Amino acid sequence: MQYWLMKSEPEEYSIDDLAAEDDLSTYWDGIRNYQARNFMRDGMKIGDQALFYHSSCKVPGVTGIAEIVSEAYPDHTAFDAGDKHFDAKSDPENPRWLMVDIKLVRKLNRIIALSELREHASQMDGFRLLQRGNRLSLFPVEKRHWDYILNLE
DNA sequence: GCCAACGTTGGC
DNA sequence: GCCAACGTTGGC
Repeated sequence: MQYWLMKSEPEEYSIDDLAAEDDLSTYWDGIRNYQARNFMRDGMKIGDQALFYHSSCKVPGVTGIAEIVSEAYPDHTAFDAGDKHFDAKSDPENPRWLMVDIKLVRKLNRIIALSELREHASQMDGFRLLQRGNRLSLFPVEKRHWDYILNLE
């Protein structure tokens, strides 16, 4: 089993939005970065778990745990000219962008803020979120980092 | 709103 | 293939 971190802007889609879904699950659309897509395509497996991270907000940080509940499949929002994530270069016959389905495992009891994680930098070496210029919205997390972060809760 | 970092695009 | 211009991300 592999661990991941997935970023979302809470104003777009928050952990509470996920918690409010009937079946606690949604499709993770809008990935438009090749490296992130390749992680979904080549690395994600059903049953993997992900830290749900809030970005571009007042208190950026880890807010919950989600489970990957599908393999990667074509992101249909790329074909919809009315969609924010429309990409004219993604051909339905040969889709450029993919998505997966995720399901809420649980909300954390509290937000583990980015600022708090930085205070533990010595234990977090190699954790991509804290690395300079990190912009990837989706990346693998080592088990030792996963365990350490959740032990902060 | 600012700006550093980084990915993508497109002319040559 | 190089690289300047441009767009996006995301913390602060």
